[in-house]
Amino acid sequence: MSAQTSQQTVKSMDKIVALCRRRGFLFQSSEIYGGLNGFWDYGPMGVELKRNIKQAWWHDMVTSHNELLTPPGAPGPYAMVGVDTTIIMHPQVWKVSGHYDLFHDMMVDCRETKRRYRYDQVVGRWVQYGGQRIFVTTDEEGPQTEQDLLQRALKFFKLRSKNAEELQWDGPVQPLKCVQDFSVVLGPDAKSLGTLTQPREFNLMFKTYVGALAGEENVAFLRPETAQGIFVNFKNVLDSTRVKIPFGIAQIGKSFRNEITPRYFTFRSREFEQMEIEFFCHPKESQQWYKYWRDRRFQWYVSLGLDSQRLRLREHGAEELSHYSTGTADIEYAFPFLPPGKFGELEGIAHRGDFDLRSHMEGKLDPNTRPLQVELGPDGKPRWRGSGKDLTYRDEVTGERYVPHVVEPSAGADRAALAFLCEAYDEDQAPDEKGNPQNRVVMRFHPRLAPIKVAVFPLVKKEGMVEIARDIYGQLKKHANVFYDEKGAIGRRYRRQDEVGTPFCITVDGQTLEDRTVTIRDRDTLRQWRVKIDDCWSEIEKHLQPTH
RNA sequence: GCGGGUGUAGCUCAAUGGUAGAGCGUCGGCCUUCCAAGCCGAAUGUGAGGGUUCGAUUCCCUUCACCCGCUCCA
Repeated sequence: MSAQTSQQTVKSMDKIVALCRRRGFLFQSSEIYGGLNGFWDYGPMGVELKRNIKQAWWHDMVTSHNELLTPPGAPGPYAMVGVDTTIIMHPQVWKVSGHYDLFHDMMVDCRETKRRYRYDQVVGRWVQYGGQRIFVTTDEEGPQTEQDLLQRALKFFKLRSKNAEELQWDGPVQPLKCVQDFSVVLGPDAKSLGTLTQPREFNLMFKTYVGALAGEENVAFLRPETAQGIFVNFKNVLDSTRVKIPFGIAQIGKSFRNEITPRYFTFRSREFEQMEIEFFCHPKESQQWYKYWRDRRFQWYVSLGLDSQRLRLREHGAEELSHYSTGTADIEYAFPFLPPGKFGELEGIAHRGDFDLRSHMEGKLDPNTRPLQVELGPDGKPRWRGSGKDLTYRDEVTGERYVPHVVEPSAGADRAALAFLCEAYDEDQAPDEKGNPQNRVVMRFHPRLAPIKVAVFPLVKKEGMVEIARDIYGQLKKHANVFYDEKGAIGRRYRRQDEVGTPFCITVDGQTLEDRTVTIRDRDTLRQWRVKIDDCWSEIEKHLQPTH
């Protein structure tokens, strides 16, 4: 007896979402009150899946790492430690990191074109023709700006290019901020005047208040990333653990972003969990470490079963990189909810140079400067002051002192869970008791990730099978998440386990009563084999080991 | 935030301005020696709020959520 694996199962997101709900993987947050956009709860199966993902990550990246050896592909040996830092941090952290400025964008919407623009990126120029004076705008940058303004002004006044000199320009190109009256503003893509809304603040960081009194001086933010908790503890870790560069600090924790458009199931949630490593190394070695982590992280997903054509590693192009980054790669998955050919980010591995540690020393750096310089405010002082603490590293052997460079593998735990759910979903044909093929829904999780590792059944409820099965269940409970079921037909019990991805089912049958052996049934192949009751766990356990 | 679509039981779907049904699933019982079988029984509902009406799941308004397209995505 074997299952016909269908390679061409259509991964329908609707079916996956329905299964997640039906079997207790994921629910909408606050569902009985109508749900809350961008927030999701993990059910009894989902919490096990996600915990297994986080556990596998922590085990594979941190606790099982041997700092005495050079792992394959690494430039040398290195140490790994972890931290668990607070969600609410000193507000200055986010000002210095750049999140505060970036996340407090003022935006303007165009009522005509339904487009949205960064208030500070819209520029324009006063122009007059035929007694009408308007402020024509564009969001084109650089040399395109003047050209675009001219084209748009000509078009608005219905003039030909050769009549360009009839336009009376008034003053230089200036930001939209300089204009009070929006009724004479021509939006960057609009055909008529006055279609832009007044600028509105977008709070991409969740704001809260520390202390019982709510006032501006008590404002704090829920972290939009876990990374800063690591950077601000860099010196603490150095001073308390005797780690030496190169080393990494890992952290798993919740982060919060007030996404404008949460969408695609849990893919873009407002509350989500990150698994981040900040890896500190010598500037001269940082490129090698970047390549090591990029490849290592990709292999991690592969080792847990995300090995289909849907997974890819994509190196960012030069134009896509932050000014301070010398390399960034995304690990991406072709989620079923995305259009064909589109991929969604699971993890980004970024070479961040010395940007973060220097920022927390000197103050917010201007990412558009090269080499990086502290961003100055109107008063000529740093826009946001750093901690002033010395975050340089001194090599005690060579005596060299430097700001370490950072390689940052930043993974989304919820996105990983979603990818593993999508990857695992499969439909195939399995025979019923009369031998006729029946459709079967099966979650082909890697055994390390499966919420339930093994289910135990008595074949029928008689002749002592129940007692033996219950005893096996109790024994296995010591080792893993096990499920027991004695109700109804055996086939139905198998199918239920298939739907939550339980890789193995142990069944006590008539022969067990004679020779103390049971059958183990494999989820994917439907193959069954007999083992002694006492060997059950070792038989299962060997499938739960990391494969790399 | 804008535009379009959707919203009836856990799921798939029916029905009606006048007591909301079915199949599957779930639960209980019987039966059952390996893949959703059979028999008996049971529970569960119109996303939320308001309006019109003697009476609204149905008509109207608002809202919420989900899906698609824009926008956004450090």
